[in-house]
Amino acid sequence: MSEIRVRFAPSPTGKVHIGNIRAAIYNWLFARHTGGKFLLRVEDTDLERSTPEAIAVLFDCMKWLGLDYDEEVFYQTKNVKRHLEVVDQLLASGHAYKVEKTSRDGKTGVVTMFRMPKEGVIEFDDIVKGHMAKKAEDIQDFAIVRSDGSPIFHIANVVDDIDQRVTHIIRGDDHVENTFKHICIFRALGAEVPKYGHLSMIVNQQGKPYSKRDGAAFVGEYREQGYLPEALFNYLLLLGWNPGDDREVLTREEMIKLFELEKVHVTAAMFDPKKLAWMNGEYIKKIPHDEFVKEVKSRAGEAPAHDDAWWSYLADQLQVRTKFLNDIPAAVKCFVSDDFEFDPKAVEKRLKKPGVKATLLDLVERFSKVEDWSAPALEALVKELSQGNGMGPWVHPIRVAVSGRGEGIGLFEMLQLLGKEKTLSRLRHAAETLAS
RNA sequence: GGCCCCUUCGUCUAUCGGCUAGGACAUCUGGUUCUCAUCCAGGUAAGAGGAGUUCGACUCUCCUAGGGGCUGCCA
Repeated sequence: MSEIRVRFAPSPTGKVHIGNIRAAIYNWLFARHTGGKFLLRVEDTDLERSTPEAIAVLFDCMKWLGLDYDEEVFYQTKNVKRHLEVVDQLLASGHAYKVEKTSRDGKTGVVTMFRMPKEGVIEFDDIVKGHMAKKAEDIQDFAIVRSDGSPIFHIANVVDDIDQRVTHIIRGDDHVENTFKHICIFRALGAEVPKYGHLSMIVNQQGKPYSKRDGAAFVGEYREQGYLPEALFNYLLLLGWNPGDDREVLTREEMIKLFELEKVHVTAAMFDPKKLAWMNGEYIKKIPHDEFVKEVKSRAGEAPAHDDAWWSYLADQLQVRTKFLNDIPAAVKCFVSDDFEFDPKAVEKRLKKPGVKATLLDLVERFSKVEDWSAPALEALVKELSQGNGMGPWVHPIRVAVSGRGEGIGLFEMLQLLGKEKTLSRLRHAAETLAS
């Protein structure tokens, strides 16, 4: 058996759809699992949309997700000459013919058609969908060269697959019907027909193909929103495949080891943003501490100088609470700047209550005497104040007064990070301007 | 219309004829807790419908219904 070779063949439009990248993921995993080659072919025949920028975006997405490819990138436009040579071959052998046609938009010209067999059954064993069969008579002859002389997808795709010696074609469900046609082209050329595996679509809550109207549909958007590539990769993989046991969060090594194309599902999978968000949280929790510290620092914006221990402590507090990296700036704002916003609802609930002003001013008084400004010491102080009756009456107003928000990291950890001076001035300021 | 494909909790799924139908997300309840989150314990929730094969069917066959794909000088 010769080497397994698969390919990902997107047309670069600047937006890489999640359904498309899932096909890339499956191809990549299949290649890595079998020790085969994962090839990248850029189907850049649509010259208007296939700009260098769009191609760069494609590479960028693949790199972000860790989809490394073997051999050189294959550009479809560079193979046009071959496509047309093959068409001549088909013309000569009678598998193709020229005919004058009028297109939908009313243009008339001579196109080259592929001649379908008129009888018999075309069949293949799809690795994911099982046995597929279709009567040849149900498929009409189809165009392979436009009247302007440019090759059409069907011929270009098949010729490129032959030239790249692709053994397994793993692609979207929407190509099933094309497969019957393509098999006929392979045969007409005396080429070996590759194995096929067709992947179901990713659908929205209505069961319709997931599109940009349903939320983020392109890989770049997930990156912008603070998703980790590992989480997107893992989630997309699970949309139509599972290792056969209850494991869901898998390392790349496990995925490679366990992935089997035969186990990929036939049915369409509904995209669930909630589960993706959960998975993103799982991966964020797994980020090594030092790396997460860097992440926090880089997203904190302009920040006054703090030592490593301070950042480390803050990051520690934050990591378990972070679902999206993009939540970090808002979460650290009150630590690195005095110019943070007060959440009106939190202010209403915790500060605009009778007696809060007095409580806060009292706290300023007590806190100012504290010498050991640490979370445990502050906690002990407030506990003493509450005399075991719950710290709620103190804790909530303090939190809102110093951070502007009703939720966040542990309060005493927060005060420790802010330092005595900032805590006191914020408490005082809140007592005088917001509390009642 | 024609052809092809699909159908287990709300969602992703396990089950390769023995099922008290399991897990995860979501949701709800309780515990831990200063909030939020984490963590822990637990609950609600599914085999589209109908025939057949079989001792036994979610699993096999057929029909119906519903859903999707394709039916271009797009890919």
